[in-house]
Amino acid sequence: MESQRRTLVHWFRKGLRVHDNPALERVFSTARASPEKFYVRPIFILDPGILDWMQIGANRWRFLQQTLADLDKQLRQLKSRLYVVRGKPIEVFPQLFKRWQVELLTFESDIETYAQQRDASVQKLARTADVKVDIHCSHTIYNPEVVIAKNLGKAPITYQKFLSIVDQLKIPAVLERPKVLTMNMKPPADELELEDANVYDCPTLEELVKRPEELGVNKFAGETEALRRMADSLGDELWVANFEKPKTAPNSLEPSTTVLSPYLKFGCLSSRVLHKRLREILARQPKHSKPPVSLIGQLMWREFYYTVAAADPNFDRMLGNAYSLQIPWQEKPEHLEAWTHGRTGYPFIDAIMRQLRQEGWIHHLARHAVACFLTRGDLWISWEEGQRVFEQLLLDQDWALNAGNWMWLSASAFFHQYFRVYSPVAFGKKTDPSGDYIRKYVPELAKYPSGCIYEPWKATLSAQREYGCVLGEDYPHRIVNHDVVHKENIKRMSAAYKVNRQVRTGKMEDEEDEQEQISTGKRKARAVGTSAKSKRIKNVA
DNA sequence: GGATCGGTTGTCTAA
DNA sequence: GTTAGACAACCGATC
Repeated sequence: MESQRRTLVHWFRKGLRVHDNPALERVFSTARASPEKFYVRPIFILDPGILDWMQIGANRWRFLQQTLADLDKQLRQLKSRLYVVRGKPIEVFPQLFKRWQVELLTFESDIETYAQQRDASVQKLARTADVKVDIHCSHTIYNPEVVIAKNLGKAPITYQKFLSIVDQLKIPAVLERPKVLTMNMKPPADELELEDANVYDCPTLEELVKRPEELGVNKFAGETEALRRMADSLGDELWVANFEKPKTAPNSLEPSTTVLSPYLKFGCLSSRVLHKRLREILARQPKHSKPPVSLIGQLMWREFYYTVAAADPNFDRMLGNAYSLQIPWQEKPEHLEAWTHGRTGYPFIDAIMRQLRQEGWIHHLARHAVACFLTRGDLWISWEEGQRVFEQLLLDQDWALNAGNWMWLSASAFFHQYFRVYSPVAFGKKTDPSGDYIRKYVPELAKYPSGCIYEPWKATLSAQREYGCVLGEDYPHRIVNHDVVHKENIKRMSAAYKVNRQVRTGKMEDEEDEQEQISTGKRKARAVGTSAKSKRIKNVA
C-alpha cells in the first residue's frame, strides 16, 4: 500500500557530503533493509530570514549555493535527490512530519550555541509528532563531549593537554560511499506535483546572493571539488610529510597551504577521512613533522577549538565567556572601518584585508598579522569586531575556530605572550621581501620599489609622485605609528592582565601592593589562587 | 605551594 | 645569511 509508506529524513546542515556521513547512511541503510516500507528524503532547510540577519558575504553564499547543487548531483547518482525546503526549521518540521509521515529524522550534531538551541527545539517537535531522532557526531574526528568527559568534565585548555586526552581515545572508522538506492522511490501523486513544480529545487545564485557586485574570484565549491583538492594536496607525499605550518608563507601569490578549510567548514570534506589519509601517508614516510605544526596538527587545532567551544555557550563574546580575559578595548569606528576595508596605511595589512574581501580566504599567518594589528598590537579594538568581519568574509568561517583564534591572537585566552607583537612591516618581508603580494592586492602601490613598499611613508613626496601614488591622496597615511603604539599597548595588556589576576584571585590591588612591599626579593607577588582558578574552569564546564 | 618548564608560527640587534 | 640573546615577563601544567 503506497499511502502507508513512511519517510526517513536526513537533515543536512553542515556535513554537506555523501561520503563518510553516518547520519545519512543510517537513513539509506534503513531504507535498503525494508524498501517496501520507506521513502528517503534528504533535506536542507533554507531560512529566507537568514539572508537578512546572518553575517554572510556574497562569496560564502555562492560557495553554499554551489555546494548544494553538487550535493543534489551526488544524491541523484545514488538514485535520491536533495529536497531544499524554504522556511524556519521549527515551522517547517511539524508540517513535514505530518505530510511525509516521517518515521525517522537523522542529522549530524553541532556544538554551536544557536545550533544547540535549534536542535533541542526540533527534537522536542519530533517527540510530539512521535518521530524517532538519530544524531551522529561526524563533523569532527573526536566527539567534543567525549573528550570533555575523558578530561573529567572539563575542556582541556592547552593544546598539549588536548592531545594527551585524544591519544587515549579510539579513532572512529570512516564510512564508504553509500550504496545506490534501488527501490522505487516515487512519492505519492500530490508530492510529485510539488516536486514537478520545482518547490524543492536547489537555490539559484540569484536567490542567495543579494549583492552580486560583492562577488570576487570564484573558488569552486562542493564535495566533488573537495575530494579532488584533497587528492591533489596529498599527491606529493614528501610535501605532506615535511609540512610545517610556520614555514609556509602568508603572502605567496598562490596559497602555500592546502586551502581545504572551506570544505571542512561546510563538511564537503570529512575531517575524519582527511585524518585517515594523512595517517596512511605518514605510515609510509618514516621521517615526518608532528603536531602542532604538521598537517595532522592543523586538524587537531580544529578539534581543540571545537572541544573548548562546546563547553561555553558564550564562546564568541568576551562578556560571560569563562575563557576570555576581560580587556577594556576601545571603540574607534574610523580605525575599525580603515582596517575592515584595507585602508590602514600599512600596505601589508591592507593587502591581506583586501585579499580577504576579494577571495574569502587568507593564509593563517596573514590572519595572525591582521588580528594582532586590530587588537593588542596596534588599534586596541575588541576581537569581537574582528570576528564579525571575518564571519562575514571568510569562506571557511567557523564559529568555534573563528572565536578561538581571535581570543588566541588578542591574547585573551589560550595564548598569553602578549609582548610578542607582529610587526606590520617586518613580518611580511620575511617571506616576500620584494613586496609582490602587496603589488597584487594594493595596486596603487605597484610602482613602489621593494625598498619602501612596506613603508611608503619613507618615500619623499617627489618620490611618491614619481611612483604615481601620493600618500593622503592616492593611498592613506598610516593611521597609527606602530613603533609607538605597540609599546603602549603592551603596557595596557600588562595592566589588563593584572586586573584580571586580581579579579580571579579575589585580591584587591592595595593588598597586592602590600604583599609586594613585604616581599624582600625581586620577585613580584604572583597570586595563584588555585581555588579561584578551578572555580573559573567549573564555570566553563 | 613555590619553582620550573614549555608554549604552533615575534622583533631587533649583534656577532 | 644565520643564529643567539635581549626584550620584559604572560599563562598552565607539573613536581
